[in-house]
Order: sequence, then C-alpha cells, then structure tokens
Amino acid sequence: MRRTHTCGEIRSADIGKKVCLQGWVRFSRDHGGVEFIDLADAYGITQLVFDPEDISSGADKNSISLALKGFTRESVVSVDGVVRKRVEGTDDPKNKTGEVEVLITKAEVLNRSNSPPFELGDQKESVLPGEETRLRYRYLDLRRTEMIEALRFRHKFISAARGYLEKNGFVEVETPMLTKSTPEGARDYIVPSRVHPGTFYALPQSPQLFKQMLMIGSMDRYYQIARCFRDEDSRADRQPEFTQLDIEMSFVDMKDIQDTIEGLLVHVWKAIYGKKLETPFMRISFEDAMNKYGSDKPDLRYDLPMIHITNIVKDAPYEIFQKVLSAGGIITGFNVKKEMAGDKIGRNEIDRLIDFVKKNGLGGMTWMRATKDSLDSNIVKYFTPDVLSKLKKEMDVKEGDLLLLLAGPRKRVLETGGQLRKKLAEDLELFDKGTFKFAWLIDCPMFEIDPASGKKDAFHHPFVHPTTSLDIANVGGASFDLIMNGSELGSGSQRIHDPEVQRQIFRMLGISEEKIGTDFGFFLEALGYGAPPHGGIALGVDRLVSILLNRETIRDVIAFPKNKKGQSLLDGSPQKVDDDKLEELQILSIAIDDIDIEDIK
RNA sequence: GCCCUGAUAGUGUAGUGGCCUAUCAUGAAGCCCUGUCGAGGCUUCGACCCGGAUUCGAAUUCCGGUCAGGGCGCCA
Repeated sequence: MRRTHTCGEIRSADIGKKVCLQGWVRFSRDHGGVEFIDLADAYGITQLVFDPEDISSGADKNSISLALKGFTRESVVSVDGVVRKRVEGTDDPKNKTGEVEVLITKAEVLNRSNSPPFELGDQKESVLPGEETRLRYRYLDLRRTEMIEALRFRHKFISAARGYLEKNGFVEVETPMLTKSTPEGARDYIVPSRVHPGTFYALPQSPQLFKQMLMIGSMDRYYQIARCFRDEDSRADRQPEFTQLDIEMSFVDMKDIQDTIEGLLVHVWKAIYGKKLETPFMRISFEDAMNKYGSDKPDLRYDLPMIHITNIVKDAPYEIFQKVLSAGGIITGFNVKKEMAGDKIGRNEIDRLIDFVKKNGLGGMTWMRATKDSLDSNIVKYFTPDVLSKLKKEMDVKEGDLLLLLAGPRKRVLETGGQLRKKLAEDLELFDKGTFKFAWLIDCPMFEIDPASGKKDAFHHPFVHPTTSLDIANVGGASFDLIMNGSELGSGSQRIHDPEVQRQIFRMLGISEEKIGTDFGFFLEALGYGAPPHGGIALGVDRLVSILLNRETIRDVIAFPKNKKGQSLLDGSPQKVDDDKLEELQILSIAIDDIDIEDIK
C-alpha cells in the first residue's frame, strides 16, 4: 500500500480511517506488552500503537510483532493502521497530531538503519553534536526540525522573491558557470580545459559582466538565483560558494533599483510573515556611518554613536591626548547612558573593555563616570571646569552615565570605536533579536586607497558609474549597500555605459592598456554597441536568510555547506584526481605532497 | 600569513598534580515491565587528539604539532 498521509497531518477528524504511513522510527517505547512508536517524516510525528490484546480484525498479531523487532531507530518503515482517539488523559498537547494515534494492522521494514551517530530527537531542547559530526552526517542532520525549517524558509524566501520579480517583468536568465578569470578581486576557482590544454575557465565570482551584457542585449529586466564562487578564506557568513539574488535593470537610476528591492522585500515580508515591512528604508551616507558608528554596515537597531570631542579637549594638558593630537589623531567617545548600562559596567568590566580596545589596536581607553554635578575619573584633574562642562554638554551627560574616550589615528579610532560599539551592544543587550532594521548606505566614494600597497582600488567594483568629475580628489560613485542589523546584505550601483568612461576608470585603477585590452576588451567593445544606461544589485541570499532565522552561521541555512577550510566533510572534496586525468589535461601538480623527494635528491 | 578559543566513550559532558581502575547523561547490546510520549527499572559495553618535556606521579603543568570553530588579513 502507498502512504495515504504524512506523519504530520492526521487529526481527530481522521478518526476511524484506515491509513498507511511511511517514515522513520524516531523513538519507540516498549512496555512489555503495548508498544508505542513515534513515526517521523519531514512533516511531523505520529504515534503508532501495537497492543497484543487489542488486534483489529484481519490483522496478524505475530507478523506485526515480528516486524516491530526489526524497527531499529531511524529505520524506514511502512505501517497500515486505523486512526483512533487516544486513551482519555494521554493526549500530547505538544504535538499537533497528539490527540490521535494509529493502531497498527500491518507493519513492514522498508530499510533498516544503522544506529545513528547522534540523537535526532528534537521535540525538546536536544543537545546538538559538534558541527563536524553534523556535516559529516549531513543527511541525518537534515532530518532535524531546525534544518527542515531552515531549508523550507529559504525556499519560501526565494519563491516569494521570484513571484515579485516575475510580476514585475523580470526574466530569469542563466549565465555561464565556465567563464573568464578576472585579474582583480577575489581569487578564482579555476577549471582546466581539456580541449585547450594549458588554458582555464574560472567559476564566476558573480555574473557581473554577463548581466551587464544582457542589458546591452536589450533584456531590460534580468534576475537570477546565481551561485557564485570565491576562493577566499571562510567566515561564519562566508562560504566558498554562495547564492546571490542577482538583478539588473536598464534605463534606471539608483532610486529605481532601491525601490525595486524595497518592493521585493515588502512582498517577501507579506508572504513569509504576513506583515507590512516599513519602507522606504532609512538612508545613511558612508561618511556618516563611519564617523558616527565606525562601520560601513552599522547596526541601526540601537543608537550609541561616537561623539567627536577633539576640539573640546584639545587644550587639556593630558599627555595622552596631546600626543595623539600632535600626531594628527582624533579623540572621540561614547556616552554609555545609565539607562543602557544600569550597573552592568563596574571597574572590572571597564578593564575588560580597555583590554578589548588594546587588542583592536589602540593604546588604551580613558573613562569618566558622571556624578551628580561633575565627572569622576583619575584624569579629571587635567581638564578645566570649562572643558568638563563643554564635554558634558556635547555628550549629553547625565548623572550615572559612563563616558568611554578613545584617542588615536583617525582611521584606527573609528574602526575600534565601531568594534567597541558592537561589543557594548552585545554585552548590554541593546537590541532585540527579532527586529530587522534595513538601511541603505549611500554616497559612497568611487575609490579607496589600499593602506598596505598605497594602490588605488575600486570601492565597490570598477563598473560603478562615477557621480562626479574624475579629475577631483574624492571621486564619488553611484553605488550603495543594503545593510541590516550590522550585516551587508548586498550592494548595487548604477553602471558605466560609456566605454570611454569605463576605459578611464580602468586606467585610474592602474591597469595597463595591454591588460585592459586582454582582460576587458570584449566588454569595452560590448559597451560600444549602444549600451543602455543600466544598473543593478545582488543580495546575499544565505546571509539574509540566516539573519532572518537568527542562525549563527550561513552554514545553517545551506543544505550541504563546506567547513571553514573549504572542505565538504560529506564527500571528502576537494580531493586529488588520478594521474591519468591530470595527464589528459596536461597538468602537473607541484604540491609538496605530490613531489617525489627522491627525484629532487 | 597572523591572533583567540577549544579538543575526555558513538553523542553531549564532569574532572585545575596523587582521591581517576575517569563523572554523569544519552546511546548500543541484553533482560523486566500493558498507556507511554526524549517512557521507566536492572545488567553489560564503551573515552583522556598526537609527540616530547617537567615530576616519584600528568586527563590536569610546559613545549611542539594536528584538527575544529571565531576573528584579523583577504573577500575589486
């Protein structure tokens, strides 16, 4: 018999029905006579009963009993039975099928399971095994409700996004996975060509150039759930392969792209949560974000800004400040309000914060506590009453507030301030985990200087349309980021559609004429054939979904993720390939392990 | 490349120089039990990441590795 119901759908209304259920044996409880089995599938759990003294007509007690002996944990079984109400007082209110049970009339083991390496029950708070074990046996991990929910949610998100985009005339187009290696940016995963020995494709870091060429090809509205690859080190929110919701539009400006994403998210919100998402999103300039929050993706669920006080304290004879100032540095501070901190930050905690600041590259941290009518600290003596009063005014100091002051080189102070702000918010629980605060980071520069090499780099990428003359010092770029809760969810821009401007940007990035030709010649040529004004954005699907589900890492919303070192613990990739395969590709490995030491000697 | 944290039965853990023949739970195997629901009871099985050092004595201290995770760099 084929299954008639899933393990999550039988209710009181089904009482008396003959059913067939198929699923996994999650738990069984043998009372020496009556026996209960929790049968699980992706939809839920139904309790099965075998009672030797309560056998339905036509059922064979001995054959059922025999089959049940083969029901090991996580075995796949098929059971026929009759739905009945549970004995008075034995309902299970925690389970949506908890009012009914299925009295077994026939049982069969479809596939016996080995004893699982970790416990799969997750009705209550179960103890999760380490992630290594979960990834090694991902197919078992996926049976857990949490994982099933994550993948369903992810699907729902993508499905709703598709619905919105299709309704608005977007066409999903697949761009190639075997593409050209690009010189700038992240490292490529490369794929050897057998037909052209010694040459390689690269897996796409993003469909950037192809989606732009789709616009040149008059596609007008494009989207793709695009897999992207970057051979860089992983993080909790970064995997070697990841998914972007990639969008490109013709005849639009930045506002049109932002409106589209806001519309999309409103639609998704409605579909997933049944709620209205407030738009338009707040906008914050790159400069404000850095100055106030020390981050290009500040968490805006709480305020706690940096308040710059360089001008107020510049004359105070406090040696540390004077040293910093004479080196061209700045002084800034946080006012940790009494309402935020309560009495959570005592002397010991301040010492820990000072350590934190030191680890983040500053010499230390000065602090003051606001008393009834003054500021209390071992360094107040260096500040005149006038300076203290100005400081109190500027930082809006009330009794019980704690001032944390940072001094040092501008960039260092802002970055460390941003880290400290984040830490304070976490320690003091300044935000609600269920709140999602979107914002657009706007007014970005076109270029940034790499502090290590002193080289000029593109702030976003080299295809961003400049918003100012290219001759001035701080060229602006028509790019923007979607940020939420301290994460960057995606970045978009209006693109360059004039080949001469594009060529000029490549030159400004220090790419030689020859390189421009070999690496981007085809693209410059394409721009030359009537490229329409266009722009687009890419949203990180893994990241967004993991934040919405409050998961610590994007691995928890990816069915088969890699570990931190980029390995799949499930199939053991990456692996060596046989020598004859390499030979066919005319590839010779010079990895240390592959070199025969004797040969070298 | 660097920094931080961790590693004890299949799984999750306790254990800060001798009370360790290593705790507890879960699991597995077996037995008992007729209304449980992560059932319960009894019995059994099963572990200190590797190498070196210190010490009379190391799971515990030190050094070096390996593995895992978080972060910096990197991610145009």
